[in-house]
Amino acid sequence: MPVNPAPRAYQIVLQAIEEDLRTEKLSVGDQLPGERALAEQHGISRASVRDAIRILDVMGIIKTSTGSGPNSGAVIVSNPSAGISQALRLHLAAKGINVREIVESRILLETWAAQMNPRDPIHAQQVIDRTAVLIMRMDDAQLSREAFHRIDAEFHVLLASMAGNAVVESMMESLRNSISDYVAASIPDDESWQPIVRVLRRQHKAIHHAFATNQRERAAQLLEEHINWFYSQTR
Amino acid sequence: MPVNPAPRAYQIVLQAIEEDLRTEKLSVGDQLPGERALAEQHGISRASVRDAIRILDVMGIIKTSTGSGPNSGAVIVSNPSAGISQALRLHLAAKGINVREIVESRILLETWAAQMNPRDPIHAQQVIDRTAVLIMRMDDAQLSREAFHRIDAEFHVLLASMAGNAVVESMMESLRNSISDYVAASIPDDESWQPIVRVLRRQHKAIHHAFATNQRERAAQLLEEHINWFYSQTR
DNA sequence: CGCATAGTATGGTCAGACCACACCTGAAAG
DNA sequence: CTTTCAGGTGTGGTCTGACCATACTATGCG
Repeated sequence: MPVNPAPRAYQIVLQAIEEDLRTEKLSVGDQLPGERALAEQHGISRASVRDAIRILDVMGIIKTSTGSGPNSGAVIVSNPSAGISQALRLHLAAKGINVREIVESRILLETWAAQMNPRDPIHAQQVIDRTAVLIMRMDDAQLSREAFHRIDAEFHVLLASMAGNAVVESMMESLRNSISDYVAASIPDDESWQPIVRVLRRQHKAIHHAFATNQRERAAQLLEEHINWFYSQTR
Repeated sequence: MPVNPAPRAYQIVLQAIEEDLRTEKLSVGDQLPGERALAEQHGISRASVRDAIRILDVMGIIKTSTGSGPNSGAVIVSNPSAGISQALRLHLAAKGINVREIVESRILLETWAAQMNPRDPIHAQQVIDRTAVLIMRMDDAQLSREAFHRIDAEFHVLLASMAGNAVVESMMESLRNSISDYVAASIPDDESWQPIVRVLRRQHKAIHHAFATNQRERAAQLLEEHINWFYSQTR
């Protein structure tokens, strides 16, 4: 019973591209050769090339679009959270992970990022300024729930970016994305949403104030309470 | 310039399967319908179905194999670290993230897991017993470097599993996987490896002892020193 | 009953075709 | 000269239909 190593054809292309990325023969902004060209180069069919392209796509390594010209085809981007989000989302659906674990992880990452000494003080100050703008935008009473959640997510990811760790930042964003549907579905009516959003606004302002006055530990504590409180409302 | 909503055909199948997973119409161990059947059900071609299957595959949701019978075709598994590992690995190659960030994240997760109150004390005790066995196996002087690294990885992931958080555990494993090639390449010769492995054995034993005697904070501190020291050797 | 054989369904791969789209070129219009 | 627009070209997206190796299943022979 010889267990086949099962060498998939698409891995030829995948490994070649990964190697080109590693050696910087390819980097962000570059265009990949066309699918037909890759197929001929590696002596495999276009269908197998497409398998590799699809993987790079869902992993957030490339962005594909039709048409011709410099901005068409497969272009290298760098969106680490795309692949992680998709993975978490699917495993959440498959019951491999649950909401408690995601919330717990989010608290871990966000409080860590809050207490971290910023790698780049200039960036940290920019974050504080930009989050202030987001807070103002979230004060708009006309804002739809979808828009609020979008800005809310940006607020949290921005704060986490202060730590200067792309892995943590991507995970944060991914954790947020993976349960966004769950959150939206668990607060169905607008009547129950209105009192919640008022509390969220207050909490955001308190968190921002703690950051602005450099009270990192307090900011972390407020973040933890904020996240825990919000998810306690989604039942 | 109307930005295309770009409705990809494979998303039809992907969303249908995700929904079936969410409602538990599909769960671990089940077989997916054949690709030809799915194509007909959703009115799309088999090629597009295969796109969705490929995504589920690389994300660690399913495992595919040829042949017929109950154990063939696409079977639901649950391997959250597969997709995350792949994503991290590719973005590491694409320079979207770097080794420092991965090591930093690993320390964050492992020290958190070490200090966490175990969700399941019985499992925690089993982990302590099993890690003891792993430590003994790593004492074998005949062990190849690859085998040592494999057991080493198992040791760390096991300890992290005590916290009872699948997200943290998967991320741990993924972080470890994503840089395993880097680690292997950065210590090329066996002469420099020998003194390193002796230190690693000592550190593992100290960490295990701290866990066994319930000195969680000390365990976390030793883990941090252990990880930092090891990566300081890989230059 | 035991076992070899043919049958069947699976995913993996390939080839070739057509489509919609975005850009590029160059001729026609101003 | 510039502007406009019509066609040409290359891209990924999709479909069809075919063949392969594999692994199980059923058949029928001994």
